[in-house]
Amino acid sequence: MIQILQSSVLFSGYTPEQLKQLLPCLDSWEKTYDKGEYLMRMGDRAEMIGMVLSGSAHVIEEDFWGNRNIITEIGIGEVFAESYACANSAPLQVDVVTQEKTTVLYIYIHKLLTPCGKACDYHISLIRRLVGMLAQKNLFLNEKLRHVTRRTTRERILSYLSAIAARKGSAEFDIPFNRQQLADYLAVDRSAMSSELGKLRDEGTLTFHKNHFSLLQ
Amino acid sequence: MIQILQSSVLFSGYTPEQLKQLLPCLDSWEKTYDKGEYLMRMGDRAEMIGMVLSGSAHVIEEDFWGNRNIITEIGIGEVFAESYACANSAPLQVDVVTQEKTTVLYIYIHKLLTPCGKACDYHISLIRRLVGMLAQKNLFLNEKLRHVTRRTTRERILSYLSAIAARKGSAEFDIPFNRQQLADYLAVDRSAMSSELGKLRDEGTLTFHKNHFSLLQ
DNA sequence: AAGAATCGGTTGTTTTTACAACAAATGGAG
DNA sequence: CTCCATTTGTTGTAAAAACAACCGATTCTT
Repeated sequence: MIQILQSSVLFSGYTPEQLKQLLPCLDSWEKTYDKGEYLMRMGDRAEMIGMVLSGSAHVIEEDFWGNRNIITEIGIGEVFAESYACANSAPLQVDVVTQEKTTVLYIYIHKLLTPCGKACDYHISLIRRLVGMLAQKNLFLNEKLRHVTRRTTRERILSYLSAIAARKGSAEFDIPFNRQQLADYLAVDRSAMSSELGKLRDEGTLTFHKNHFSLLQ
Repeated sequence: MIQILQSSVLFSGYTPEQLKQLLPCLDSWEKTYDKGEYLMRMGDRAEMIGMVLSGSAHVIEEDFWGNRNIITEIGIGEVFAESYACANSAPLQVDVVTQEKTTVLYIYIHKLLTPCGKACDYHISLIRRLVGMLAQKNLFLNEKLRHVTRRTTRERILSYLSAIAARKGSAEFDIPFNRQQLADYLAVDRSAMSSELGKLRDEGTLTFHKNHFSLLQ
């Protein structure tokens, strides 16, 4: 388990000794579930965050008419319900369901956010880590939202490429997606996006080869 | 200034005495700007968060070809750059520009996230407040993203109304938007949305009167 | 009450997208 | 190299959205 924690974003960088010191003061506990069990249900008020130690789970949304929609997959070392738990236990708008036999480590958010003042100096740095994760996710969502709220495929493409160029500080750069992944990220049709890219190339707005793009003018 | 702080999300609930105890250990400082001045620039690494005490500012994105886009307005008592500052001073992807003569209170995020252990017990609760704000924003962005990534106007409407119904725990509810605001939120054309609502009504999926909606079946 | 402004619904036209089907290019695996 | 699977580009068609213009209803102001 220590190894899994070390490979997770929340606990990476701590030594096994530090983790052994840290874990008891978080009031954490483990539980193992069978396939298809609910870890949390819509309407629940999460007072703890969960980390998958083995197996995997899906975060699922079900609408008024019963249509299901998988929002994310939670893999090993990944965390769920942290936004709900940190937002004063706001009621969950989603369900969390195991996809296979799965072990989960639960950590009381109240304990995590209360420095104990004892030997565990690492507590403060853990809080910073959590804050960093929330903020990072915030930036990620914010950026994606900026692209996706554009009205046309063309605008979404240009918004995305522009942002990458700004980040890299260069008009020439590689993107971390293939075409299908980019289309999914921008919430557009792949073929429509591909043909739009062709038009932009023909108009002299940009050039590209595979994942390498150059913005022109 | 104390009054403004008390009306802000970050500092509401503290008494003037508590605020006077709290502020010094945050290393905060004020600065006043003229209209059109840059508070922060793209690429900056924010080590502090800003709160507008008077006036207002715009968060602006400028793309590779120079097209400007206002992302948000920051009003009195509202905070900016908190996600960047909390994400280990990630470089800003936006500019922040005053819209008028504006006074800003800056708070070093490092100080805010380091409980001083002295008389100020309120420090811990302030960290919790910040965590709560980040988490809340996270949930908000997450939800909006879920609606906006639907491909059609119809799907976006149903996704949104379904979420509100789930939150209110009833198939009948009021929404906090007028038509134009809802269209903006869902990133669709108002008239197209209006006509789609008409079709949904005719098909018996829902009924509505002004801001009051009922989902059927 | 009259006039102005705002809001919401409707309709027709143009633009854009989704979808489907297919071809070309690419990249491994044997 | 050849075969096979995957990725990417292209095209035509049907569906959907954006846009613009307009009208009626409501609200606000004076």
